[in-house]
Amino acid sequence: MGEAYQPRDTVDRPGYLIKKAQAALNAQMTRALHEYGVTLTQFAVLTALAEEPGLSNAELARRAFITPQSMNENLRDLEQRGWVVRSRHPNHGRILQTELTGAGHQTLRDCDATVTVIEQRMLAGLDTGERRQLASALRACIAALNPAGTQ
Amino acid sequence: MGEAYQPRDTVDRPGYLIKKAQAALNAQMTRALHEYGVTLTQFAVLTALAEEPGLSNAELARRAFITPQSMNENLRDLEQRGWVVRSRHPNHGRILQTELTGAGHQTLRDCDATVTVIEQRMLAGLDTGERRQLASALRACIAALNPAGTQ
DNA sequence: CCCATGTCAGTTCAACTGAAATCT
DNA sequence: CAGATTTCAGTTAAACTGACATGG
Repeated sequence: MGEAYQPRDTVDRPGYLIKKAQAALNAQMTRALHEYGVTLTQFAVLTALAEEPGLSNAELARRAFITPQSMNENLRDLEQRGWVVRSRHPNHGRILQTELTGAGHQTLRDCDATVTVIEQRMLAGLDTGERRQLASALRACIAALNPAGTQ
Repeated sequence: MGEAYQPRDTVDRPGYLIKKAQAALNAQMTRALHEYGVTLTQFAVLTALAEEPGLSNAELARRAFITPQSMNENLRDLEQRGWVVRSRHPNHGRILQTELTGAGHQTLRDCDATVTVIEQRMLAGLDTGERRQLASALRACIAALNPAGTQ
């Protein structure tokens, strides 16, 4: 019973390929962003704030799938560097709205350029149609893994 | 200077899609493997040992891209649970060869079945050709990101 | 009263670096 | 002595849970 079980070859598993691609991408982005003293999570926060200024700490935490406490640390760090400012919500005395400063926009621009270079290098071997198919397949995987409604 | 920079929409970035797919997959696998008290790294180790019995700690560490110290902790844990045994290499007094026990094979079989179910759910929306294309595209991404020779 | 938000504090997990002993 | 392997020890990074004050 249970002797010499042979699972599928690791290198053929889709989970392994996704993990390895993400690990390589993550490592390169982390290293590149380190130049600017920005973590991947903080880069995501800066990007979210550029797309939608005025988000609260709680809302940013939900979008990044981390706790408000963890996000709070990230925001405090970003605030100390002068990249974001937090101000009271006009109609809600507890909520702190977060916005990018001019320096924050500039840092985001620098980080975004760096990240885009890495993404382009990753996709260098794929033509336009293949890139679209990859994105489409990944979206299907994400949807299938996440319980309906969780997005 | 540096005002109101608008990066590409987050949801359209390939890096974001890969990260999100991996995060969802990782979360589900971690939760499922937790039932057996196995981490993802340890599952990878069990799989590697089934494919190639007798690997050393140092070799396993290289394959998992972690330090020998970290891998050592994982192996000690697996050893205490009775899933692997370590024995001196016949021609090299320092190297400890690691092999799965019967219980280790059984645990791997259980974990593998669980992981396979999750992978199949993830791929449910893709036909055979699309799955092949996804794997092929991911392999291209991995190769493009890793400096030649690093695999 | 209940719920959401923000935040201080301590904890956990899984990696890491440093250092040393053993072996080829 | 150089290089590889194993392993003890302390450290780090970035999340976590607990607890609490405040606002709607």
